[in-house]
Amino acid sequence: MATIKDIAARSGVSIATVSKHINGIPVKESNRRRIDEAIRELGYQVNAAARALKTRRSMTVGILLDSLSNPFYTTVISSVEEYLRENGYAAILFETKDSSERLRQGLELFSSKGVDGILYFSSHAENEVIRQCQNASLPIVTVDSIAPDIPNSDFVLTENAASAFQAICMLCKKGHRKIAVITGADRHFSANERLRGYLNALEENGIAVCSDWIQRDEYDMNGGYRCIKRLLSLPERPEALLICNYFMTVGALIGLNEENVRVPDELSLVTFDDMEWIKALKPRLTTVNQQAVRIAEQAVSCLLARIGGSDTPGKVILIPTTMTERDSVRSIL
Amino acid sequence: MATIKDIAARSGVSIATVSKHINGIPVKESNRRRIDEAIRELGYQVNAAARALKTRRSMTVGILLDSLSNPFYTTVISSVEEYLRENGYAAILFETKDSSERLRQGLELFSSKGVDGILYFSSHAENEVIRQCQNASLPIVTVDSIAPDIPNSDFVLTENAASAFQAICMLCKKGHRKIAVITGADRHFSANERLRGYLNALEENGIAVCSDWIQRDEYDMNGGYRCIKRLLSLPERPEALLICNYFMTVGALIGLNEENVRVPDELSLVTFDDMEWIKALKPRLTTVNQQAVRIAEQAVSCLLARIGGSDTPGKVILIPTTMTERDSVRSIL
DNA sequence: CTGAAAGCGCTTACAG
DNA sequence: CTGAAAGCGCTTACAG
Repeated sequence: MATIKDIAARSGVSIATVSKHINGIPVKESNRRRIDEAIRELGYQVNAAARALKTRRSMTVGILLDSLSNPFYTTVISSVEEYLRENGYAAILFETKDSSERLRQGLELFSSKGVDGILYFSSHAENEVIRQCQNASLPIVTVDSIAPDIPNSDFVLTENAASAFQAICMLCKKGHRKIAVITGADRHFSANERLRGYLNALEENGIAVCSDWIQRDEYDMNGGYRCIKRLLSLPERPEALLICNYFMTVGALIGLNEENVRVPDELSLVTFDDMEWIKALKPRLTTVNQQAVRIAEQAVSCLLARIGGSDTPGKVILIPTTMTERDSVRSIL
Repeated sequence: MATIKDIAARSGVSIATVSKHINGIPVKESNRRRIDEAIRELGYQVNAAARALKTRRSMTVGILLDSLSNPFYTTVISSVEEYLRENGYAAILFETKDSSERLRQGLELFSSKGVDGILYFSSHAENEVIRQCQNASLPIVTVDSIAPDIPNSDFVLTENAASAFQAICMLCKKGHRKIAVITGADRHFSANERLRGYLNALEENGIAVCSDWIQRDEYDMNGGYRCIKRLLSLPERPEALLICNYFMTVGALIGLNEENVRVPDELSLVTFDDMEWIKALKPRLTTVNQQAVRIAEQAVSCLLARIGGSDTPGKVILIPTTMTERDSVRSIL
C-alpha cells in the first residue's frame, strides 16, 4: 500500500502538502496536478486507521437494532447507509435480538470501535441505552420509538397516532361505524400509538368502543392471522378494519381468504405500509405509508449535526404518513 | 479516554507491559492484578485505530450484499455478525442494490476502511468482484452463488439441486407424477440449480417434462402470485407443486386461496424455507429448509482462515438442506 | 502556499 | 518477565 510519503516523494513536495491537498486545503496548481497524478499512479488511498488515530474521528457510526428481520428497519437502514456514505461515514451493525445482555455487548463493541455516533433502531427504546451514551458523550439518535423518560435526546419516528386517526376518519367519512383494529403487542411504541389514534378517532366521530374489535398480537404474519381469526369468530363482525402492520396484513389476508370473506363487500380494509406486492392483489389495498426515506434522512442529519457538535435541546421529529386510497374500502353512504 | 499510558502510570509498570497483558502475553501475577485494577478504575478500552495502524489489521470485515430486503441474507448475516464478533471482528455493511456502479463504490468503501476481508452475498456473484479482491490480496468468500468462471476462490451455499431433487423424489414416492415447479428468474443461481434438481428428479423417475408446469418469475410474493395464477389457468393442472422460494410461497398461497384450491386434496405442496409462521397455517406446509446458521458458520470460518493466511485451494462448500414433512402433501398410492 | 516536526495510542523486536 | 525506543501513517499548529 502506498502512503502519503510515497506520494510526497513522487511528486516532489512534503507530506504536509500532500495531506493538505487530500483534505481539500488549496495548494499551488502545479503541485496539485503532480500530487493527483502520483495518487493515481500509485493507487493511493488514505489509511483510515492513521487518520482516525490523529483526528479522533473514526468516520464510522454504529447501528443498533432490535432485529434485522424487521423489514421496515432494513428499508430505513438501506437509505441511512446511503446518506452516511455520502457524508463519508461507514455503518457498523449490531443486532440486539431483544436481549439486554446483547444490548450491553453492542454498546461495548461500538465503544471499542470508536464509533462517532449511534443510530438506535428500536420499537421500544430503553432509557438505559440512551443514558449510557449521554454519559459517554456519544451522540445517539433513536429511530421508531420514544424512550419513556429521557429529557434531552433525539427521536425520529412516524407520526403514528395521527396517521391511524386519519385512516379511521377516512373510514367514517365513507359511512363506516363498525370499525375494528388489529395492532401489535403492548411493548411496541408504535402499536400503542396507532391504537391511540384509532381510539381518538372513534371518540371524535362519536363511536363507542367495542373491546372485542381491538385485537392485539405479535407484529408478524402469525399474529395477524390469529387476530383475524378471532375477529371473524365474533358474534358480530365489524364492517371495516385497520391493520397496523404489514406482516399482520399478510397473515390477515390469508385468514380472510380461508374464511372466504369478500373485501371490500363484507369488510373494508386499510393497512399500514405499502409494498410493491400489495398492488398486485385483488382488490388492491388502501394503505397508510410510512416514509422510510424521510425517516432515514432526518435521523442521519440529526446524528451528523450532533457529531458536528450541535448542542441544541433534544428533539422529537415526527414524520407524517401518506395514504394511498385504492379498492379495499367500500363507501356505504 | 484513558490510554495505555495512564494505565501504565497508575499500575507502576511500563506501557509495554500493559500492552503485553492486554494482548494475552503472561506478566507477573502482581502486575497483572494492578493492571487489571487500573483498567477497571479508568474504564480503559484499547484504541482500535491505534491498534489497527500498528498491526495492519482493522478487525473489520465488509459485508457486500445485493439487498437487505432479502430475508434469507439477513438471517445468515445475523449469525455471521455473531460469529465475527466472537472472533473480535466487526461487520461493516454495504448494499449493492444490483447496480455495478454501487458494487464499485462498495469495494472502494471497504478498501478505504481497510477491511480485513469481504463476505459477498449474491444470488449471482460477479467474476469481476472476486477478481478485483484477488488482485488486491483481499480475502473474499462468496455466499449463495458460484461465480461462473473463477478458478481459485471460496463459495458457500445451499446444496440447491440436490435438495430440489430430494423433494421431487419424495413426491414421486407418494405416487405423484403430475408435478409442477415454481422458481425464480434466470439470473439467480439458486433458481437455476433448484430447477435442475427438479428436472433431474423427473428424469430419474421416468416422468416427461411438461414445460407449462415450469413457472419462473421474480423471487418475491408477486412473482409467486403470478406463477400460481398461470398454473391454475392451464387446461390441465398439476397435482403437486414445488415452490422454490419463501416469498413466492406466500404469494402462491394467496393465489391458491383466491381460487379455492384445496391443499393437499387438489394440490400437494412442498416449499423452500421454513418460517415460524408457516406452521400456523392449515394445512401445515411440508418444507425444505436451508441451514442459515451452518452457512454463516462455514462462511465466517472460511474467511477467517483466509485472513489468517491460509492459501489452500479455493473450495465450494455445499450445505445440505433438511426436509420437514407436515400436512401439505397427499399420498396417492 | 509550504515544510519540519511533534504527536495521536498502540505493538514489537531487542536488550536486559 | 520487563522496559526503552522505534515506528505504523496520518494531521496540524507553527514558522517561514
